[in-house]
Amino acid sequence: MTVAGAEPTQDAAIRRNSGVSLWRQISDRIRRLETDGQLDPDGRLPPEFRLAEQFGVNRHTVRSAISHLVQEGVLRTEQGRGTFFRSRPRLAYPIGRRTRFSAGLEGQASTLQMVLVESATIRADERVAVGLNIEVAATVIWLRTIGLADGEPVSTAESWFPADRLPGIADAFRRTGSVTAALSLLGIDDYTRRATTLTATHASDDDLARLKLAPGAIVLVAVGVNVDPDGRPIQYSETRFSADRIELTIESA
Amino acid sequence: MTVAGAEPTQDAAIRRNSGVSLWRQISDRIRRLETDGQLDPDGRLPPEFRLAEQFGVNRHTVRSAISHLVQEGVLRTEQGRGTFFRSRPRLAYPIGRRTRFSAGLEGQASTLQMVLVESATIRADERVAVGLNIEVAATVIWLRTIGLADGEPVSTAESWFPADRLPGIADAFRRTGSVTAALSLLGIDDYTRRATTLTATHASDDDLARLKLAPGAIVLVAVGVNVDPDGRPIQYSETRFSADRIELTIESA
DNA sequence: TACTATTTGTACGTATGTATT
DNA sequence: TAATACATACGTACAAATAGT
Repeated sequence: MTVAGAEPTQDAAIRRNSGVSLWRQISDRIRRLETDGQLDPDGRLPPEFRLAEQFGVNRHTVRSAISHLVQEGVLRTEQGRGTFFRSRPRLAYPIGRRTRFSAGLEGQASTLQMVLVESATIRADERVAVGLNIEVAATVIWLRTIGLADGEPVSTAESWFPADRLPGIADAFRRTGSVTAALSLLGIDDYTRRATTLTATHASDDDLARLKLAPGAIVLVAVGVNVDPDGRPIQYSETRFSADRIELTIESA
Repeated sequence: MTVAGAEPTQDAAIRRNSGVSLWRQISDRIRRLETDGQLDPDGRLPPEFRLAEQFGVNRHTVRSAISHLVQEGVLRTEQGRGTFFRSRPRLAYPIGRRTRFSAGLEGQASTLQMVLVESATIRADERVAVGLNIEVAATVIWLRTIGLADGEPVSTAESWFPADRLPGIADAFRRTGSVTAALSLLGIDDYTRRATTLTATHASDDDLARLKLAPGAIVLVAVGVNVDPDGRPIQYSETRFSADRIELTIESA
């Protein structure tokens, strides 16, 4: 007679022709490894060939399972190194009338930083012109910035400013490292966010590079307009947040 | 001598060992099919085996390319039918102090509908208790609803209501098909949204089924609390929007 | 620097299952 | 029922990145 329950809970074997695909069963099993604590302290998964042995399937079947978990954001793979669990709590980024990077994330990370990657003087295309309420092809200053929390990139933004009103915005930003401070330097002491549109898509190649994401990652895209106290648009921006690292909060008080 | 340019722009052949993986080159090429108009009017892609022939690669390589485009939301595959381009404009769903499904999407779809899928009387877990400002394990009414625009599911929501105050909410909803109307029936003529938290993740299996999405799709998750005019919480909810079909707009006026 | 072992990534081939028409 | 087309799974081989010798 077999004594049931004599050993620690044993997972059922992977079953073929059960109506559930093998990669799916394996994927679920891997997911549980984390919570069950059967894992290296560094969150490293055994190599693919070993998992394949353990589960009694081909390496490709394991790869399929892993690939789905990567897309879900549960795992992260590094060629030549291994596959790792990822678990980081998200930072809460408030979006509202007064949306500001550093002030918004204050207290949630020990260092906050906004760096200017690139800037140029260009002509407004239609959506920028509409956003800033200027004419198409009017001159605008374009900035690309990256927001860092604890040195890790959490957002990347493109901003467009009307050149006639804020010709020195790029320099001012470079000196201060903040939109708020830069605008203040140029005589605009306050501004508010008029409207924000939010979408979510898979990260583009640019996103992957700038935000150091893995293929399949998700970005939250916030498009909005900031206006001065008189209601005149001074900044049109598109910010792309890593959905793994950021959640957006909307205070509608 | 060969006459260059005598025929319509010919794409360069797929190159091996070029530093760009084959599936990647093919993926880019497929993406361009749509804009180049070399496509059936129904947006249908040629079957995998034919693409494999055309590009001179194995069918699996084509599958890899297609699978990446599906994750990006460019394509949609249907087993047994084929692979299709997807292009639908997104509906704009306003989130703010007065967030209401039908009123928010009014005018963007010809029919708007909210259906109750399931309901139960249960006990509050911690996050629900915190949201509703009641005790853990207090009785709450739970509803699962699906929001349809033009008959297509665009959102799925779970809601929790305090049972002591709103015991008849499920019935009221069933009769009216709207949270606003149901609350009104129970004597609450107005309510506002206190706070909303927004995240984005890959669709779960439930999401796929309820929102009729393809694996790899993205959902926008909005968690929030509605309060009555006295500021007392009456509804805690988690709404999951198909990111392909909905964009969220935040009016911070 | 060069070499090697380890590990993930790409690509091919083949067979069979399952859903749609 | 049959044909078509996507889904899953196995096997094999080699490329590319990393880490250590």
